[in-house]
Amino acid sequence: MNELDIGEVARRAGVTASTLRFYEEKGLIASRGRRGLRRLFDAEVIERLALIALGRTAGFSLDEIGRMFGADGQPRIERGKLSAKAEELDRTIKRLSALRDGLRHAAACPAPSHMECPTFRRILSSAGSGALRPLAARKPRRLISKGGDRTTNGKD
Amino acid sequence: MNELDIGEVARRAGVTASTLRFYEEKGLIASRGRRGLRRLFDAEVIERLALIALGRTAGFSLDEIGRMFGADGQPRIERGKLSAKAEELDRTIKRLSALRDGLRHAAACPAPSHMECPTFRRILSSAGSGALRPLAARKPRRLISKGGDRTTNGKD
DNA sequence: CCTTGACCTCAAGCCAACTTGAAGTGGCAA
DNA sequence: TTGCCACTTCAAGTTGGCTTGAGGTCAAGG
Repeated sequence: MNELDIGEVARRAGVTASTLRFYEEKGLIASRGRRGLRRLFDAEVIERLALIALGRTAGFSLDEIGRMFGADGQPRIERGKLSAKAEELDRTIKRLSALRDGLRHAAACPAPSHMECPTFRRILSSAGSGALRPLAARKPRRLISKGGDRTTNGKD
Repeated sequence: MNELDIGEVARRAGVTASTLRFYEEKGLIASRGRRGLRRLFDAEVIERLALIALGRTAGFSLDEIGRMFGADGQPRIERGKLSAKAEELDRTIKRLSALRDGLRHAAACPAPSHMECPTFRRILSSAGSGALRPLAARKPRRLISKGGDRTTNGKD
């Protein structure tokens, strides 16, 4: 059977049902139809959701991702955009690497207080000047609510 | 003169005055006192702001950062926390690197549509499984409002 | 027949980290 | 002395990406 109900999709894609409804509302995914009230998705949606996850991971907003699919559903991702993102990502990676090294140093640093450690101060100034935007400290998605849509990933 | 008014601090630290008031309210920074209504900061606050920026960059929330300063103002950053963050950062970097390579490949890939490219599909599945949280796509701070607190960085 | 439970809708809520707006104050140069 | 305008306060708004809640529908199993 190629028709998945929302719970099944949720389970397979690792998102909640409400997220799926939200994505549908935003036009990021579509259901093949309904059986009664219930949405039926076909299995391709899983792939699409992976694509969406990929886009999110790369730092695209949902709106941007939405614009990347043609009306037909084909992912019409412009290659230029991809490489632009790749380069942006590369810059981010470089900064993060420097930061990681700095943190490691500071963690191992023998100076009594971090402020007395020259390396730490150096990171400090580069962090100040660098326009690196914070990594999202998104709240770690709740895995379980009490009733109803328990179609969450997690213990299932 | 060691006493900076809020505008000066804002300019030097590259944040808006409202951000500084907000940070003060949250207890992340403190002003040395007031001249009339106006806050006076001493120059050390710049360093502190750099520290805050560093923390943000590393993915700490403002609350977490707040907890890192002792009541005295000394940055009591636990080294364990630093290295934990460093390792977290390292994992993020690894994922981002894979993603970057994937994007580069997809950009250069000769397959007619991305979905037909095996490499792309591979990235897709790893992005799906990986719990990499999206990089913040924070809105690119507005540099200028019309009046009042124009103490923003930017054209200055 | 009745309950259960997975689904449905729609509106509202949440979170962090700020920003914006309205209305007021006061330091300082001319 | 005057007037400018950078400052002040406080409350409310914004953004993105969902989540939560109330109240409802429906198919299947006991």
